[in-house]
Amino acid sequence: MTGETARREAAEHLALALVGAGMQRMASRTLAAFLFADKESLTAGDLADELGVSAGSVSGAIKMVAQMGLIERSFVAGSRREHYRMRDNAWTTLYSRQHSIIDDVLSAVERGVDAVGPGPAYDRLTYMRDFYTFLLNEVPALVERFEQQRREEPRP
Amino acid sequence: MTGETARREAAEHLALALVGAGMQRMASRTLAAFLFADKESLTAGDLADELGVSAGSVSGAIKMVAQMGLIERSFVAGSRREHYRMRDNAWTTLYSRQHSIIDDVLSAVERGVDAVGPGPAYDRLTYMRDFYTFLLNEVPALVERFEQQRREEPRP
DNA sequence: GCGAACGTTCAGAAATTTCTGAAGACAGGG
DNA sequence: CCCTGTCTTCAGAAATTTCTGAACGTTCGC
Repeated sequence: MTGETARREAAEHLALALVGAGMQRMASRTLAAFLFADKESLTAGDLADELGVSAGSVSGAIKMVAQMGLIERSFVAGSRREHYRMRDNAWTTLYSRQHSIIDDVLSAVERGVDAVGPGPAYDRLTYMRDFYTFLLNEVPALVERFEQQRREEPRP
Repeated sequence: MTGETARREAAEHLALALVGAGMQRMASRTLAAFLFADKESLTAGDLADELGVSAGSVSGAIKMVAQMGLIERSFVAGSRREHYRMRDNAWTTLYSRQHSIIDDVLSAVERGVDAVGPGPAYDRLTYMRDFYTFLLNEVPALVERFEQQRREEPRP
């Protein structure tokens, strides 16, 4: 039985997993609400009801997930309220955030390589630099590979 | 000129980048201290001096990074103190933590797929499941590829 | 055994993050 | 215009995380 309660619990559970992955609590709950919603779009009011939080919290959370490129405005005829919907590429977008994180770490490492003379630290730093350089190339390639694969075998 | 100050600043900067990547502050600073140290191993006392924090903080941080598999005990002849050193595979280990995070998210998604009936939510969830299943396979393969590449071309 | 050096634990202080709710901005209808 | 419904902002409350420091173990030299 796929009841409403089970659906909400599953949504909260997923939100927690996203928190574990580094997302902020409210943003995670919001994203999960979009994911589990049986409509194409939600309004801020829908979210406040669904999550049981204040309008202020919803406003902040929407701003965050919109900024991350995971949801977008959706114009619905005959409604004055702002509707939002999950973007199709939300998950690959979320994963691609890795890329900028890796980039930040790599910059810091390169600065470190410049700051130390030869010795054990230099060796460790260059090793680390090699690995993060590798990742910086491979992470976008990974996402590209998924998208291509999905294009080839549409829907089973 | 690769002075001591530049080295410490670079270490703190890298620690911040690691915090951005989701690591805890003290664990990040500790790992950076190991990375930048011009010795093979450090003691808790060395770390407390280097980082300017209490012994208690160091103890907790060492426990964390050791638990993550990034450093290990190193037995040094003629020293009563506990020495620790960075493991060679620290960076691939750190990156591989992704794997268990992805696994957690995927479990939550699968639970969601079971909890909802056919509809938009079901479609979104199965899409997400496909992507995270893909990642779960590919992330370890990526690390493996790096290690193999490194074995083939030892050191330029 | 006793003392000294080192490390760990943990209760609480301090800092930080997160959420709320009230005030206000904005758009459209009447 | 003013009113209503909707959304945003922001100061402060609440919750959470992080760090400290003092008390307690442990180990080794003597």
